[in-house]
Amino acid sequence: MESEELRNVGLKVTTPRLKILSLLENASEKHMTAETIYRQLGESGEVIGLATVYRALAQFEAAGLVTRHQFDGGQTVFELERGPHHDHIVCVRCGRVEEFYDKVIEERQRVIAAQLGFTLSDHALTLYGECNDPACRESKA
Amino acid sequence: MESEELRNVGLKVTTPRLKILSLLENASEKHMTAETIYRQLGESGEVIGLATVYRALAQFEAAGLVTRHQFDGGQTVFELERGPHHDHIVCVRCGRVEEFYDKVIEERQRVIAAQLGFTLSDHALTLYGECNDPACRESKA
DNA sequence: TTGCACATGAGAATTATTCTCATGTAGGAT
DNA sequence: ATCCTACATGAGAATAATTCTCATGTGCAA
Repeated sequence: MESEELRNVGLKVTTPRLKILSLLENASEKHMTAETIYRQLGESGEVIGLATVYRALAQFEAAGLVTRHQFDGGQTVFELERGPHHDHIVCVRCGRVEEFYDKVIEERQRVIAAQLGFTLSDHALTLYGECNDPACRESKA
Repeated sequence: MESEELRNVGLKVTTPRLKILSLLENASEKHMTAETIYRQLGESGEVIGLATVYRALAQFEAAGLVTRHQFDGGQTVFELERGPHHDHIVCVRCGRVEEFYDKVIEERQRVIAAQLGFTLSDHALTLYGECNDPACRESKA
């Protein structure tokens, strides 16, 4: 139940928060902007202030329930933090996002940080390229 | 000479462009925001419109003379593209930026992209952590 | 059931960046 | 050297994304 998730991280259980969480869990797109969340909620009859959406997302992020990404050029997207850590590859033509996890890269990062005298706390890795989806190929021509 | 760099990439040689390039080459900070560049030019008597700074930076980026970075939370910074490719590690406490290059990571990225059916065109990797600079340590306490 | 700390909505405010448009200028052609 | 034209510039307006303000509403512990 979503109420549990909220309680577990010390947030009051409110309607807006529940709706936002549940939208993130059920949406077809895994990566959504605050605007999109706001609009989709509105369309399904759940009118929630845009400021509230931003506030809730910020709190969810602080609580570790969601992560925030800034892909090149695009606007900030939020993603439900489910399952293990992963990084992203984004198609520069159609915007499709795939996820991946690479143990080698993760380990190298730790080594590099240590070598430079840093205690690693986080990282952001995004690859950009053109995907081989036929539909995407055409969209260029 | 900076005029050469501009001509080589097909940009007219103008005073604002020369001043911005030369500031980037001589500044103590390697990573600068558009605002900072604008302000520093102003302070040294070279008053250049902020819009012009943004325009020039965008052109320099398109021409491959500078790269643009979006470190977490901070605003966009620009860096003169000199020497070989590198990634960054940023101190989350004092904001210090160090550069690094890791062949293993670079190679893994290419492999991963290929596996996922992407033709890699670019990537953004930034590590975040706490640095061990004594001055930084104190700033927390 | 009540009180109060915290949450919400609406719109104003802020911040970063881009656009508009009237005017200026680099640099190729003459 | 001079002229012409396409491109560049400055100033401020416009836009976009996000955060803030503040009056009002509500979860939930006592």
